[in-house]
Amino acid sequence: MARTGRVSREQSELNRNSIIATSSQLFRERGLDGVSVKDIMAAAGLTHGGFYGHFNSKDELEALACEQALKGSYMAIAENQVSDFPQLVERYLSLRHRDCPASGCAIAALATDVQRKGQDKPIHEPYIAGVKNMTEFIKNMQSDGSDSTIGDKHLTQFALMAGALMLARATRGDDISGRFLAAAKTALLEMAETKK
Amino acid sequence: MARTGRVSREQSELNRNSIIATSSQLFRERGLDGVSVKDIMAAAGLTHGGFYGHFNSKDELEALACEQALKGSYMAIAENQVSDFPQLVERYLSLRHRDCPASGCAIAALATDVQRKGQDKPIHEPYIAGVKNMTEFIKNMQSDGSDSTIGDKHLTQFALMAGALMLARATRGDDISGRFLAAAKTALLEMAETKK
DNA sequence: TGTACATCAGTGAACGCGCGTTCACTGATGTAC
DNA sequence: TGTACATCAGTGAACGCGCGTTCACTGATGTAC
Repeated sequence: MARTGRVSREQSELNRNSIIATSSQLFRERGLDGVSVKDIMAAAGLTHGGFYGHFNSKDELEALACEQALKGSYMAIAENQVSDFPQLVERYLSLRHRDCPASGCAIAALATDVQRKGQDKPIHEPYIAGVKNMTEFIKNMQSDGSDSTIGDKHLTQFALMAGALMLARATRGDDISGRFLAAAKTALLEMAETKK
Repeated sequence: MARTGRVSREQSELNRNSIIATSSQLFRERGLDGVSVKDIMAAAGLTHGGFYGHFNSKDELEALACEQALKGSYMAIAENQVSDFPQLVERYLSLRHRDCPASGCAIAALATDVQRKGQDKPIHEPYIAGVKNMTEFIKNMQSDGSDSTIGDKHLTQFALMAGALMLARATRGDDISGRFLAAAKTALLEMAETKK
């Protein structure tokens, strides 16, 4: 305990990445203001004083953590195993996703936090980019390659997915929570079959 | 300034109601944790010390304020001028509603806050009751009186309304914000025409 | 390759500040006669 | 109706606490020769 002294550049970069990765989970679970710098650093195995050697402010980390959480989501969708829209819907509206916001969609988890932050705060930019990227993914999964613009259908689908997830989370403990997920799932799969 | 001395029972009840009413707006605008007891009391024209003469804790006020915000929403829908579903959709997904959460739907405004509070916190009960009530309203506005249970259709409609509103709020400042509102509006009106 | 020293990643105390909550106090309201 | 006094709504200082951020310090890492 109480280890002191410089740390290798390599280790320092690992620490930085670890701070971003763990904070991105904590932020999604407890909200931007629900996690302190001390919490974040402790989760990464460090003490709070070193924080400002890595970042200019908590605001800056929030933006980086949001960006990484979203990047992680794309990659999970693009690479792993989610290959078609029904599967995305199934996962997005699963009980697991409802119960584990820490590893889930940052757009749904942070929507209200981002809304309440000033529009000048750095998190806004990566958040909006993430929303567009997510909608793009939803489009691509259903597209036959011909139409290349994001349409009302895709925006509606994403709004329904996010809305059902957020309401299910807020009403957890009551029957209606699971019903939101199930109802939206059915509606989305029907919607996907309809052309345009 | 610095007025002291007892206040009439009548005035005291007016003060209590004023605290609940103004806090219900502040909570929707800035979040449960974004408003302090001092802020709330100042908005009601009082000083913070008197708070605990009216309420046992901030948690208790949060529940009362949530309850009143929801009750206000029902009444606005039921009495005022919102008589059919298309009109509800038009208002719910308006730019005005997006830009003024303080006077808007408490379910959308507080969803994430309620989710993150412990499930034992008093706000959960009125919140869930409000969600059911809102879904019931959505059902009644489209019902011909024959079916009396809340169905997947109504849960889906509400999830889409709330989701589009929350995403539009989080992305304000970008074109996509208004597009969420417009896309969901169109989809909801189409959905309403479809039977069952 | 070895030595001397500068660098700087991380530590932990400290900063001013605002939080939810408590409490002794004030003095107009409410009540008893 | 008028007087004497108890009640208690609201005030503002104070409580312990945690926040984001700063900074003097430590000592292993990185570098120059």
